[in-house]
Amino acid sequence: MKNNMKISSAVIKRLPRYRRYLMELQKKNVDRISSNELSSLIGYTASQIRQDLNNFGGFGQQGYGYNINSLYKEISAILGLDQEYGMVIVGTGNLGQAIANYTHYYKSGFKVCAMFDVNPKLIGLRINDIEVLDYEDLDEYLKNNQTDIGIVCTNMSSAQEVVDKLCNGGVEGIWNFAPTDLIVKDGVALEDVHLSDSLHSLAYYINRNRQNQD
Amino acid sequence: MKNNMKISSAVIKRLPRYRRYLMELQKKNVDRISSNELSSLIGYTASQIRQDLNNFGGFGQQGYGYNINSLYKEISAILGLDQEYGMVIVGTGNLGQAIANYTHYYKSGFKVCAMFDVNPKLIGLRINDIEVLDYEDLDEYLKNNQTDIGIVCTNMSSAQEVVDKLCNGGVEGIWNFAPTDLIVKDGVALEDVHLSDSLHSLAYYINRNRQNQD
DNA sequence: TAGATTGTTAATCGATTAACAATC
DNA sequence: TAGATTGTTAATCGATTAACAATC
Repeated sequence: MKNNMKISSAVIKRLPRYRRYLMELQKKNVDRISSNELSSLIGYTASQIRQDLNNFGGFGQQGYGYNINSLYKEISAILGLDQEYGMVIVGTGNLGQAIANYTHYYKSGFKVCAMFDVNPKLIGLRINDIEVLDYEDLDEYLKNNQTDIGIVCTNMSSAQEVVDKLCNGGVEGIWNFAPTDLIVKDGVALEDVHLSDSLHSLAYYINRNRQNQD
Repeated sequence: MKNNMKISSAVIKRLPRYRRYLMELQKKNVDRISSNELSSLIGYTASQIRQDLNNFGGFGQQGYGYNINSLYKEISAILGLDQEYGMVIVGTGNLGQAIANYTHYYKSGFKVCAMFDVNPKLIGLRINDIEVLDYEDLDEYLKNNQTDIGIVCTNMSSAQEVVDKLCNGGVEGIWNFAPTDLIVKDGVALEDVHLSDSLHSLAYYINRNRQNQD
């Protein structure tokens, strides 16, 4: 990072998207791009692109633009994607299993090391060769296995208790799929995926469009 | 809506969250709340709460605050949750199945009417009594069955083609889980759930916290 | 009526866009 | 060198917060 000024979350939310477009460009063997060209692909203004990137360093070169390979690597490093993360999933219903499979196949740096549930029907099940363990044993597991990320796929009512256990067990980040707002220990990162909220905003825009047609 | 000024998407994204908190308050049989009390629960400033709500109408009463039941109903109506939505899911892998189950159990107004896949192993499968149909038959299905929302749970490379079919088939909204940015027909609402981007921002914050510890 | 709290206007803050000098 | 394009400062725009008159 260029300086130690706090980067706004609006900028951070755009970084993974930059990275996706750079990955596509890499696949197409493009080796350089100007902020203007990138702008017309990604839809942010050229000015915003330059501002965003300059929060982290001067990755471009006047008269040339940005080298795609090196910019891709820089953004990956900024996001911490040059590292590995050990994860546990708590709640092994359909969504928990889907997340397990998804990360297994698509997210190589993020490894699900254990899964937990309270349901005896699920305990003992194997998903991508990871056994579902008894939720009772979560504390013990975290004591013995350094874990970076806890993924919460439980229902609303258990989520906070699960998060407390995960935080006390030393995780550094929570990826929350439970439809509720959670309190995490100081220094633990929290990222919510509120599917319900997302569907509800979609409904809003559908309705607005309907009303505009009248 | 109070007037026909465009409501900013920042406001819209907060509405489902207001609704969640109001639902909780209803469960606790609280019947009124001031913007100040709500502020301390939900974490937005009282001023912001009043501003947000006044985009849609004067739902409160001076000296009293907001009636929880009626505000809940108002917000639900604004979001279009007093209506029913017919949906199809395209891509019936783990994630597609999880979304089908999730909406089936938790989202009563949103009904999955059909699911589609190209994989012969999945075609014919029943999920919550909905049969998985051949993707080949999607156009035909949409012609004969009015569908409000298309849910895209395919991989990146098929997603745009699927969206085109859905848009041409007359859906009004796309709920996209494929890790790519999509182009929708004019007047069709698009809501993305980019799991990958979400996990990547989580990684950023984990790393930032690590670096701050040094 | 007095107290409480909204609805709304004005002030502030932050994020985006524009402009241009620096420089490859 | 001339042309292109960045990095960065300044201007604008929009969103959040503060303040307070209106009113229940």
